[in-house]
Amino acid sequence: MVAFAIVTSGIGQAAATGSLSGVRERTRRAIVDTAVALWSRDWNASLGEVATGAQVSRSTLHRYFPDRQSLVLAARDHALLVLGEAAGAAVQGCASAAEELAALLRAIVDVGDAVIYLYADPARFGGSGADDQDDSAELREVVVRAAEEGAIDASAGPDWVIAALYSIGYAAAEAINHGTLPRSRAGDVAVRTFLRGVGRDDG
Amino acid sequence: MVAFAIVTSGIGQAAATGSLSGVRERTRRAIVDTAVALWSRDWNASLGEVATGAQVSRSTLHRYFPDRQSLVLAARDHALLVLGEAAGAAVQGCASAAEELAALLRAIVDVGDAVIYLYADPARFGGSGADDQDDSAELREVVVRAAEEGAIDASAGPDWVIAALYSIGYAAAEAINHGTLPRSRAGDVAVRTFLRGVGRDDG
DNA sequence: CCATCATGAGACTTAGTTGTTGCAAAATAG
DNA sequence: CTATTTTGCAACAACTAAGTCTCATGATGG
Repeated sequence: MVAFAIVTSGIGQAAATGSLSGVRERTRRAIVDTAVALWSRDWNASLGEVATGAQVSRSTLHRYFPDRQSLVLAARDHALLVLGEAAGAAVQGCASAAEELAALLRAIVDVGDAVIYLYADPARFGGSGADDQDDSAELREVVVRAAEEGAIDASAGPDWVIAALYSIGYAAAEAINHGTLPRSRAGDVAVRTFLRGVGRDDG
Repeated sequence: MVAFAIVTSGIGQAAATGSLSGVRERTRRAIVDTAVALWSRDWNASLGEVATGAQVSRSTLHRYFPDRQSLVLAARDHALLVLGEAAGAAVQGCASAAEELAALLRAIVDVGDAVIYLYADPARFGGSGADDQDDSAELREVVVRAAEEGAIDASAGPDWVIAALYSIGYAAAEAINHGTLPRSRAGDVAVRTFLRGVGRDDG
């Protein structure tokens, strides 16, 4: 589990989706959506299984994504976009950094599949994970601000707060998948556990 | 991430290791140890890589474990044993259920590789994960007891407390691996985050 | 020293995934 | 309806990993 990423995003993904339209756009989305949903639960699923899940032939899949890695990265971009949009919408109108963190955690829980796909194993995307570190800078800022506000205890370092945020959100998303936590309560439960867990002693 | 397992264990693993001795026992251990350590970081590592890591030829590996699955399960048993021993030793002399939970969390952090291997993806072990559910009954008992003692808030259900326990321990273990959290502090940080996170409001 | 055990090396088969190609059928737009 | 786009199907080669087998070498114990 690596650091979080892309809090408020404006990913320039138009080049990848803008040039397509109508049928092709829908087909592409179906494949990418299936890839995220399937690979978040079983990373070893083959391209054939992804194609089947997207109700598309393997040939068609290869027309859109020449090799496996291109689909892996497209799915990553899409997951980042979904997460970024959810996070961006969530932090709107937050009065404090602590509220922002809570809203971000709710967003993480809401788009669980994307989060699981993104962070179950960063090594999937080949690189050193440098992007993640860059993108998480914003999140670290929010954490530092929340600490300055006195809302949380960052004595263990902001990285631990971020790890806890991600970890608890991830656990809640999985609990939803496993049916041990109703989706309607997951957000509240996760936020409570997180805010108290990293809160200050006098909280 | 599925429920936790094997808190205090007496796994009957003698049949698997007892009949071997000397050289064979050492070779077997080297293979299993390497498998846990390697697969906890890269589940897609091939048997050849495991063999190389254990400084053994692939032929030898296949002599001990005819097929991949047998090694996967042997590694799982060993990881459970390691975790169970650490947990069993940790809970000795605990005065309360809350202390037991804290001790268990420290044990989880200590044997991080085993925990990561066991719980990164339960689907690795094929089955429905029924064993986990059986084994986690003891842990659930401790959680319920801690709730009765008033030490924690189990209003979200014991499963969530267990998920949080595991999740935070897992995050701490990974933070150690990533170097963002010194091993010497990881236990304290994890315990604090957990106990406050699931604690009662008046805690 | 000798018999046995454990290992390493290599060749081999099998199976599954990936990536490519050609062609026909279906859907779509005009 | 017709032309174009999009798709499905099937066959193919390339590659990797898994699993099996044989033979030679090295270590171990009596």
